[in-house]
Amino acid sequence: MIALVDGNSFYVSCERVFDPRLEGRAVGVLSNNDGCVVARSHELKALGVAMGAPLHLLPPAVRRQAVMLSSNYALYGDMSRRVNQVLGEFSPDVEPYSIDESFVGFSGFPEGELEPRCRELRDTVGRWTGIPVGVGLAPTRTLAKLANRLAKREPAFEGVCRLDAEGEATRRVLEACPVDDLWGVARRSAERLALMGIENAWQLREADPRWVRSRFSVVMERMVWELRGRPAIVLDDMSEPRRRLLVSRSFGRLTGERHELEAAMRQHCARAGEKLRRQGSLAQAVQVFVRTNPFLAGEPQYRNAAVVALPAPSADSRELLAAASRALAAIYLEGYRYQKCGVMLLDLVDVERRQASLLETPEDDARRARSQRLMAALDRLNREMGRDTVRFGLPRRDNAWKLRCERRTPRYTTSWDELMRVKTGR
DNA sequence: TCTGGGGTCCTAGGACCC
DNA sequence: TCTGGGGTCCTAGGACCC
Repeated sequence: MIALVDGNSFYVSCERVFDPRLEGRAVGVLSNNDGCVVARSHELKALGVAMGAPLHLLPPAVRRQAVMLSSNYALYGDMSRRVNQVLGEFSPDVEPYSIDESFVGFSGFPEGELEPRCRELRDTVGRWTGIPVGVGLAPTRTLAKLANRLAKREPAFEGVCRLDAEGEATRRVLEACPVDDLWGVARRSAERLALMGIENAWQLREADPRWVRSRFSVVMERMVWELRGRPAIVLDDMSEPRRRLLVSRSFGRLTGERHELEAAMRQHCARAGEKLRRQGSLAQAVQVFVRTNPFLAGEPQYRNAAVVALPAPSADSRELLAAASRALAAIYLEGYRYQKCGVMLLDLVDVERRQASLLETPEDDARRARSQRLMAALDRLNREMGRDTVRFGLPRRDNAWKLRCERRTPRYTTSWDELMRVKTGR
């Protein structure tokens, strides 16, 4: 059996731990740039605010009542780590799946103890971290996801719901579950399934797996097995290094200026380089993309991307930057108001498994060693003295790409400075 | 004035090889 | 009238997740 443990309105719950005045109020947390609502307290949901709703399109009445906060990822990431630490007290097999949910494996535990154990787990997480969680217990991840939804939705479960593979109760639950409520089935697939008369999870479970595979894909076939209680989904190990890496931001305001796009690109490159070195990888190619604001229907639209291969796998920000500059030059056009720019590092390989070139000379080795020392020094300065202590190119005032985040709360658990400001009321 | 950011996996189809 | 058969590798794009 496997449990899915999921924080209720996770970002909102993190904020409430440190500001109890938010308790009982309609609270939302916004995406970067204060653009969309990405987390909602249940009071905010009750006001009819949808996930992903743009802030500026919310009805004025809602905006007056609700507390809207900028996102504070340093805080949420740290709280997430604490929750997982508690989960580790209950099973050696904890797989973080996202910032607010983890799978906890219970194979080998006596069947009868599982539900009480999950209740104790839930209580302990709540007591030790302040975060309320829901627990779904089932033989497969797909069923555990479903059980988790029930645990949160039906008060009678008191936050913990077990769903077995067989039995009348399971059948009733699956019949009441539209296919697009399943983990991994969204609008497109649901539409196609509906055309074939499959509208709820029970109908999908009863379909012939081979037929499903031939009409859809191996992904949908796995869904059938999972619904029948046979595990078919393996998660990739979150501790493995990423295979690609993206840094992108929307601009605080639109801009057509080439130098502003270049400044943003440099910033993203530097950040991407840091992430790359932190996970011990080298990139073999760099992609840059730009686009206008697709929501402005009346404006001329443009989006494009270019990839530039690096001469050799590298984690040197200067080399990433040189490649990214060429990519940007290849796609930049005058006459558009750009909304977003991003840098993606591709074909990442482990630094330890770097393939040496036949043409390498001792000078190449020496140059690589110097590059590594320089980047290590750069990362340390920026880590210890604060972001952007050392940077590429000159900063400008009033950057278009500067983020709006006007309502961020203090980083209570990771910044002494900000915590002290709370205490002294400054 | 104003609509996020960061990932993964799978498939189809083209290029290429013998 | 008529132009093989079987592979691999790569990429772009779709779909999905949180």
